[in-house]
Amino acid sequence: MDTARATAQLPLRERKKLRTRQALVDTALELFTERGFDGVTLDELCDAVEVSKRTFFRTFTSKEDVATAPLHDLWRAFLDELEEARPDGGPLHELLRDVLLAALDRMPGEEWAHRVLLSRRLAAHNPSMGAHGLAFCDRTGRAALDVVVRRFDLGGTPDGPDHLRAHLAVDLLVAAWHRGLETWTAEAAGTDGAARPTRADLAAAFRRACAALPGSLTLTAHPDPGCA
Amino acid sequence: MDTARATAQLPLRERKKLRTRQALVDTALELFTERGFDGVTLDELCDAVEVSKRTFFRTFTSKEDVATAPLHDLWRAFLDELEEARPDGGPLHELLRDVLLAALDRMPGEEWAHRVLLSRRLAAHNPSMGAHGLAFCDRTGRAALDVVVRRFDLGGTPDGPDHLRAHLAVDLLVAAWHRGLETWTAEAAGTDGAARPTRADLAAAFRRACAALPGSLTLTAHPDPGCA
DNA sequence: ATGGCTTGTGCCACTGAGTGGCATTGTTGC
DNA sequence: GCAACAATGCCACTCAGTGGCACAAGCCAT
Repeated sequence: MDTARATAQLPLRERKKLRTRQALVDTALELFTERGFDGVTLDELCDAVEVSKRTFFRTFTSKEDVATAPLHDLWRAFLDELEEARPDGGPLHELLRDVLLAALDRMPGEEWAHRVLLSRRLAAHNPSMGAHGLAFCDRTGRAALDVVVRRFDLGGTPDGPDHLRAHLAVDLLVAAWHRGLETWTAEAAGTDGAARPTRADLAAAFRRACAALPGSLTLTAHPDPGCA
Repeated sequence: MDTARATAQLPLRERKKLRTRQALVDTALELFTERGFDGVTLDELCDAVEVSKRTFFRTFTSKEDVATAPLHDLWRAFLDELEEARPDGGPLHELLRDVLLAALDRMPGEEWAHRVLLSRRLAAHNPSMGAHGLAFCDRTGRAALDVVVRRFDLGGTPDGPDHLRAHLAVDLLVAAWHRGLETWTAEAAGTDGAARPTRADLAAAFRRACAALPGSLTLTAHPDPGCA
C-alpha cells in the first residue's frame, strides 16, 4: 500500500507505532461491528492484536476513541486546511464548507469511507459512541472558532455580536455535517453489499445539507390537516 | 405528619423517591462543585445522602446523569409544550424558540437557575459531563423532530428535502440554546457572589442567540489586517 | 559491533463505575 | 392487623482506565 512507501522515511519505531495503531482501529471496527461495541472487551481486542492493554491506552484515550479514529483524521485535516485558508470576503459559512470539503478530499479514498461508515453505524446504535463523537465535534468546533477569530477579520468588535455569529456559523457547519453523514449512512442501508457509498456521495450529501441551511430558517409550519 | 392534602396528591412512596432524588441532585452538585466531578466517588455521594449505590443507579443512569438533571427537566417541559403547540404558519424555528421559552418559563424560578449554573460549570470543566449533555440534547432534538413531523404540516413531501430542513431547524435551535447558555454562564463568572444570573437573563441570552442566527449565515470573512 | 542512552512495551496491582441476584424493610390494600 | 408488593440494602462481580516499575527494542555514539 501507499502508506508503506509514504512512511518509509520514518524511523522504525514510528512505523511500528502506526502499524499497531492501524491494526487496533481495523480490528476494533471489525470486532465491534460483528459482536457489538459492548460485546467486545478491551482485553479481547488487545489479545486479537497481540498488544497489552497498557499500550492500547497509550495510543487511544478510551474504548470509544479507537472506533472514532477515522473522523479524527478528517477533522485534523480540516483544522490544517483552515489554518491556511484565505478568506475572500464571501460568507464565512461557505468558506468553512469549502475547507471541510477540501479536507474530505485529502482522505485516503474509499477504504477510509468504509471505515467511517462502520464507525457511524456503531455510533448510531451505541449511546457512549454517539456521545463521544458529539463531544469530539464540539471540541473541534471550538478549535476552529479559535482559528477563525485569530486569523480572520470579521468586521466587528472582538467579543461583540459577531463573535457569537461566528460561533453559530461553526455550529451550523457541524450540524450540516451531521445531517450529511446521516443521510449518507441511510443511503448505505438501502444499497446492500456491493454498492458501497463513496466519499463523493458523502461530499454530495454534505453539500446538500449546507444548501438546505437557509431554507431551514424560512421553513414554515402549519397545523397538520391529516385528521380530516 | 403530612397533611391530608399532600397525601392525597401523591402516594408516600412516590414522595420519598422524589425526596431522595432531589437530595442526590443537590448533594451531587454541591460536592462536585466543591471537589470536582472526578474528586467525588459515587460511594462518597451515596454515603452523604445515606443511600445505597444500588438505589442511586435505580434513580439515575450514570454519575453524569445526576448532575445534568436540571436540564432534563427543561427539555422534558419543552417536549410537553411542543406536543400542544399550534403552528400559525410562521417560521418553524420561531415556533420552536417560543416553545423553549415557554418551557423555560415553567421552571421553578431562581433555585432552578442556580442548579443549572452549577451543572453547566461542571460540564465546562469535565469532558464526560460535557459529552453527556451533548448526547442528551441530541436525543431530545430527535424526539422533537419526531413530534414536528408527526403533528405539523411542513408543506413538502414526507421524507423530502423539507424533512432535512426541519431537522436542521431543530439543530439550529439547539445550537442557539448552547450559545445562550454559554454567554449566560460567562456573565455569571463576571458578577461574583451576590448578583447571580437569573432565569430571565438566560431567556434573554437565548433570544439574542436566536436573533443572531440569520446573521451567522451572511457573516463575511476578510483576511485579518491585524499586524497593523 | 558494542557500549550506553532513550523510548516504547508488558506486567501487576489497584480504583471506581456500573450490574445482577437475593434477602430485608417499609408501604399499600384488604 | 395481615398478606401482597415495591423499594431498598447488601454482596459479589465485570470491566474500563491508571500508576509504577522492570524489561526490551530502536537509536547513536565511538
